Amino acid sequence: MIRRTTIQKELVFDAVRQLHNHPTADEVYELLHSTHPNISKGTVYRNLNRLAAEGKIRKLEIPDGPDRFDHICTNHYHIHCCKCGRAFDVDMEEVSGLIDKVKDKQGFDFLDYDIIFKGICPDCQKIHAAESEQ
Amino acid sequence: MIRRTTIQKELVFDAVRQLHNHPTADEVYELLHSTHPNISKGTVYRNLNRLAAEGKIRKLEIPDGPDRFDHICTNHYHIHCCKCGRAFDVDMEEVSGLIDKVKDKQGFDFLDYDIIFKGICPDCQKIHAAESEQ
DNA sequence: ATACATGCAAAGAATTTGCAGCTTG
DNA sequence: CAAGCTGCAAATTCTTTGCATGTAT
Repeated sequence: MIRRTTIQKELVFDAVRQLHNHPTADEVYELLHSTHPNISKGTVYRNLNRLAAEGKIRKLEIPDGPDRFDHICTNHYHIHCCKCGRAFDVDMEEVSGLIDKVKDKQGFDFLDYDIIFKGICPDCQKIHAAESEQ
Repeated sequence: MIRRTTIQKELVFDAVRQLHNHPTADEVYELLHSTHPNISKGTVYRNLNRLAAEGKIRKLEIPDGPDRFDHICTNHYHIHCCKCGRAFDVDMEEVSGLIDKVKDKQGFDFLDYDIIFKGICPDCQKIHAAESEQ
């Protein structure tokens, strides 16, 4: 199975890099659709998954919401806003050696781990404050 | 809004405790449906979410798969099998003070975090080994 | 040429929701 | 009896997939 270079795939890759705020597949589609009305959502999904499989972008599987895609491939953590669902980068050193701290691995093959922070982003704090004032 | 005690809610709670392996909503429904054929899936979902909101059970939001529910409410981590999608408890001490390690909180209100390990469970290792032998 | 990719629309999986009728407090 | 809850089915949301056609190598 040989991967081909297509215009659509390059467009999807460029869009993820351009929309540096962890866009969803739909946000990528909307951006591309404005300049390339013929692109289909299926193609956007397929290329996002292919690019992630190739390691060119990173798929962030956000609980309770659509997947998001990240142009930065170095390991870093994310915080997920419980209100609006957006994902943001967390400025923190990588926590290493966590797998070694596991006591009983029960025959499991530990491959990786991810730390997902949850919180409320500044924008949603403002919205909440405004609503409380009423 | 006053919460009422209903037969269905108690059944859902009991089922999550009985199925101690982090069942999905569907697994809870299947168990209950066998003894209570009239219970509806909507009710199972509603009660799982209510119980989680009340802190009586815990909702595990598994990337790329249905949510799972945990009867244990003390903080502990999980490992998610990439092959079968099941979730298992990880025997590890709680990592404390992680939120304090974040350098620039950018006005974010950090509430919580979860560490999700990924790996392959013993069952799936066996299946894979058996398939390779062919 | 021939595999792989696309666009489209339909299917799929997981979850939520509208509503009439039933229950709990 | 009034606020909440249930069962049912339809709707929603996000994502994948089947297929005929198009395109890169």
